[in-house]
Amino acid sequence: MTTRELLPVIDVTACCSPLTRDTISADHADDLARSLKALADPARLRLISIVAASDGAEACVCDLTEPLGLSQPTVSHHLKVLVDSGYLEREKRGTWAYFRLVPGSLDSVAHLLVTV
Amino acid sequence: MTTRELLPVIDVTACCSPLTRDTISADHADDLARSLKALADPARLRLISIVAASDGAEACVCDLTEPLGLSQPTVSHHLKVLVDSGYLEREKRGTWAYFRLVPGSLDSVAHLLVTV
DNA sequence: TGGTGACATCGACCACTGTCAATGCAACAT
DNA sequence: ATGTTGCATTGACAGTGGTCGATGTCACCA
Repeated sequence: MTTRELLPVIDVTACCSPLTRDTISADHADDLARSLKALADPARLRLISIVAASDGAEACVCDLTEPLGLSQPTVSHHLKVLVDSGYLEREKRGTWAYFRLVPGSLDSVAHLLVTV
Repeated sequence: MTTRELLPVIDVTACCSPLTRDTISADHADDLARSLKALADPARLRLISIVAASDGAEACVCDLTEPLGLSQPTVSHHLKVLVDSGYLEREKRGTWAYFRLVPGSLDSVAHLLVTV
């Protein structure tokens, strides 16, 4: 066979497989990593869960400090991270600050995940 | 109305809304946070993307070092994190180590996310 | 006006993480 | 046997992140 001499050449480059579709861009990877990093903390996941399960789908800090077993400054810090990342929204009513889930925020990051 | 005297009591506790459904457990939050933390890195997201886009849906380290612009030990470290977290599987064939996506791993964590 | 309660911010500490150079190891070629 | 190549591991370093006490700020009440 005349193709016999070509095969070794192909074998040498066998470790490097070509790409069959586009990959995620570096900027897109940075953004998605930032969004995921905001969720990748047990305290913040529990905060989201408690807010979502609360009556009226909203809760204030006083509702959240005790079940988490963390100090008030720490809970405030986590809530700020979640608000800055777009997962929660904050509304101040009188003395209390109420937090609500931003609709669709979890679904959108979950959808981005499966298309990586 | 005889219920008039009860209302102020209700108002005093107005900041504390009751829960309408179960919240995520602390252990479950820990597990999910660990899974998300493994994904919450730009380099690891790009690794997953490149592996998924590679011919045969697998790639070796030599395919991954150059496009990421990171050193070989760093890429190996990230790949180990992804394997330990169940997103990639590693198969050694001769000199090369091939990495493949674990089917359904991304979908399952995405599904867990929207049910928090 | 002074006091109190709810929340945010600051400063500091400690643990963790991403990164790389150096090294180790195993498979292959010569 | 010796060298080479692909990859993993180690050790060290700098940067980041979670936590809390102390403090600041604002709304409300007496």
